[in-house]
Amino acid sequence: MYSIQEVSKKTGLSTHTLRYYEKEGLISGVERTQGGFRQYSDEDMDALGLICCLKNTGMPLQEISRFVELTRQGDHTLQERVDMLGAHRENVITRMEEMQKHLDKVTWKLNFFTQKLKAYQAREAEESLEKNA
Amino acid sequence: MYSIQEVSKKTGLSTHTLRYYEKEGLISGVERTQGGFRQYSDEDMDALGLICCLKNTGMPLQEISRFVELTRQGDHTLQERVDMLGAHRENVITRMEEMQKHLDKVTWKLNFFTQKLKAYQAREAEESLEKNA
DNA sequence: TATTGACTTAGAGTGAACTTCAAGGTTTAT
DNA sequence: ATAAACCTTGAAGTTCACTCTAAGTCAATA
Repeated sequence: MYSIQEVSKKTGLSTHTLRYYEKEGLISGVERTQGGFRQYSDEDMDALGLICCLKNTGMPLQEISRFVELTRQGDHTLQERVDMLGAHRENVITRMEEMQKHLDKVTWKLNFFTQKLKAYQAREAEESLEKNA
Repeated sequence: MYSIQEVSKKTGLSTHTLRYYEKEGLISGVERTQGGFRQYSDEDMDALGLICCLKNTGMPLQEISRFVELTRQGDHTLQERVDMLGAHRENVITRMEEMQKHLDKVTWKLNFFTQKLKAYQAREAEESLEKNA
């Protein structure tokens, strides 16, 4: 069992964010101490792991919340969950391919500017020489 | 020369967004007709191309705006521009690698759920058989 | 037992990137 | 010449994902 502080350190999410995620239905059924403090189980940590993966691949929190709710409902939602993950996976792949294309253009531009910079520096050096002649 | 409508179609950005980008300093010096309508030149289109690449690889608009301002200032800002693009490029590569890792985990989870679904469907079929027996 | 520090809640505030609105001016086709 | 379609501006509104505040509660320690 982990305190919210420990979970924050392990996941990199702030304690604020962890409470916010709970409020938004991304995590559910977190146990409490008598005093009302959150106690995260290993299953909660696992769930958080998947949540972070989905979030970091660009799934909106609403959709993650939907996924978590389906999980809670049990095995008869397996088909829908498989569909969701499959569709998300395809989206991510497409986005990454597009990202790569855009990155290639950025790289091209970077090379172009690097060349231009070299020419500029050469011109500057020449001018400096002329001045000192 | 292109009207804002044509540029919108070519770039996929809404006319609203194009005006917004101008206001935020992402595009500058767009010509106008006597009536005050925007007229985008081929150079404007080129600039928009790079802007979209930077945006689509996750550079914040503020930073793009900074880059555009440096470009406007001339060749003595080449070094800084090269540095900016270089740093951005490294960031994108790192993010893409992380994204790939997260995607791998999603794929793994998808396979896991697909297996679980198969087992569930087999169990259901069996139960249906028993009922009809 | 008193104080320090971490925890609780509801709710307000933030920043990024749009998006919509209101009120009006311009172009073009009939 | 007049309607329809398109353009202009400034400003307000929206969505997402946090992030912070205030006022109070709980736990450990000197």
